[in-house]
Amino acid sequence: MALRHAVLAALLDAELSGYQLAKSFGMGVANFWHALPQQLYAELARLEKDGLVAGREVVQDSRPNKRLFTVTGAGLAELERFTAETAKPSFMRDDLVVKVHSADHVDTAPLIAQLTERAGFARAKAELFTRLLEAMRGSRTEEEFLRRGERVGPYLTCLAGLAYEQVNQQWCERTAAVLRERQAARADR
Amino acid sequence: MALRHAVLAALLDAELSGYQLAKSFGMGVANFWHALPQQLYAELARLEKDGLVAGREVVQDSRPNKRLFTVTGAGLAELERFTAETAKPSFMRDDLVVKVHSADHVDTAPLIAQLTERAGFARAKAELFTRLLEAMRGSRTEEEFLRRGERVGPYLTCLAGLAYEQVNQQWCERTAAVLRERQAARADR
DNA sequence: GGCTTCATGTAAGTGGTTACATGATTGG
DNA sequence: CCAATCATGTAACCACTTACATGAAGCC
Repeated sequence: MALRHAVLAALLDAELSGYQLAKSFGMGVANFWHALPQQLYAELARLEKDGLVAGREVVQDSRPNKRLFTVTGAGLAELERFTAETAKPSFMRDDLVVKVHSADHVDTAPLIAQLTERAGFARAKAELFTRLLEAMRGSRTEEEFLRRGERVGPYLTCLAGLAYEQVNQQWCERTAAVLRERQAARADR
Repeated sequence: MALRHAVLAALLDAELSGYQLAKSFGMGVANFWHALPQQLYAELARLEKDGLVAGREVVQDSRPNKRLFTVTGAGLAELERFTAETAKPSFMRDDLVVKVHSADHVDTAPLIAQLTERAGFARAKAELFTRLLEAMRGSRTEEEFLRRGERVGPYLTCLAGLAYEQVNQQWCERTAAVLRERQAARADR
């Protein structure tokens, strides 16, 4: 039950619809959790039923109507409770890493391609995060913003996303380079 | 269906029992995937039924008997197929990051404690990985080993684990420091 | 006239976690 | 003598993914 809290945390900064949440969580700004639209609609329904969020219908013309959600008092209390609870360790689970583990026993050409592609995605995400951070801190320096800004939570999670994507990119590039070099050396013999 | 391939990849280097696999995957050397013992026993049964691994009974006295597993030809072919298949993106999903996102709205004391604890674990894991890498490359330099070593897959995945734990540690420490400082500043007013 | 965006879901399936069960041996 | 290690599982539950469904408006 962690998606619940991710949704609550996302709704702290803005009143959003399921569709808008889906965009953040699906990719793009999803710097702290990932989820598909179906999951979000289902979770919002459950949260509303439990009184942790409140939805209000917004009528639009030339667009389908939508429901915007806000965190209730009970919702904030639930987040508070969750945050205090001891965190379970998080684990790395990545197909690509499994593939690299068996690199010496299989054809490396498609692996190199996947590593290169992944490096590109990571780089794009890192750039996006860099811009988001700039937007959040405005004219202030990072130090200054983190000391006196009113809302640093999203900034700190964005820093986590940035660091994560940067090492991801570096590792993918280096691994691809190593495998390429070994492939070339094999071809020589 | 990714645990399958993680198990196959782990069995490339050694003939292991479910129990031994469980130790690697549960923590410690689990530098490339995480799984609980129950999952592994179930997965090994499925893999054997499908002919991707072969088990042999080893009778022991003064210890319960065990079954050691090896990858079959079909298993290797399956790994080959899996490695060539285009990889899906991997996503960050971490309770602690969700908690930090809502840091401005909740009591930060327990959060700081969790971040500090997590930093400690990350540091311990990073040190373990450093030692594993040294053991794998022996007297060679990293450059040299990656160029001419016979088995670099596990080395590369261990490098991924090391980088991951290092940024994890740094982020946790910095985030804890930021939250501590803000807590102190609030107490002053 | 067809593709993307807005907007919201249902249903079936797979994969992972939590809880529980058993039993012998070694080490402090 | 009590805890940890070796060794293997079953059962129930929860979370996430894949596939499918619907419909109007705007954009090239």
